[in-house]
Amino acid sequence: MPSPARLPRSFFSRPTVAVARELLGQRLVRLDRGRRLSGLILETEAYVGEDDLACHARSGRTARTEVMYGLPGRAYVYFTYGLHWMLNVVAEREGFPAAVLLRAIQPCEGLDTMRRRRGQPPERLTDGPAKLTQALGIDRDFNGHDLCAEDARLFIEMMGAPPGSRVLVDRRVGLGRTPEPWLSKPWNFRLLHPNSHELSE
DNA sequence: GGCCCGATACTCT
DNA sequence: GAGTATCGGGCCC
Repeated sequence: MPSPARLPRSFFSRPTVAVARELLGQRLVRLDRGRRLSGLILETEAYVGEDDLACHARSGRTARTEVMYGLPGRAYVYFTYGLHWMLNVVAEREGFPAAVLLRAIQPCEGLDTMRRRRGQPPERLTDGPAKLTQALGIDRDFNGHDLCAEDARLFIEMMGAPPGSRVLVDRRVGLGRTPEPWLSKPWNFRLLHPNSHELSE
């Protein structure tokens, strides 16, 4: 059985909000010593340019934000709260800083490895942005990693959303004291399965 | 189920 | 020196 096509760079070199929306249902794959760890992308968030006061690039080009100004389709991995790594994929054209934060996936392959790293029941393995990086073993080493490279250890496979699934659009999470209108931009996207019993919000 | 809080270190002011 | 795109444990319903 041939594996699905990987998302090409042209997918990422488009408006960030469209990229975030269309990443839902695609499969994030991490090659870990020859083994596949993967999951369907369930939640994403768009961070768009220097004007977006929730985006790290709000204070311009720095050592940290440099990757966001670079080639689309590369990973922007940053450290926060003194403990956690966050995985983003760079979007838009080179020179325009933008990225999509991956906030949740549904574990698909490599459950045993993920459980060993996380020590949690399956439904808790990857349902948060720092949980999924922990489960997949993603840290600073992946900052700048090219998801579109031939020999990528991290990439996204084209799946197409499951039939009957719906997309929930909401404001972004955890922005604290970010001023309007950025605080309320509807740039968080969640995939709801046909038979999911999601009741929150 | 929910709320509160502490951990922890990196980035920019 | 302050703030942070979070998590998990402890506590109280």
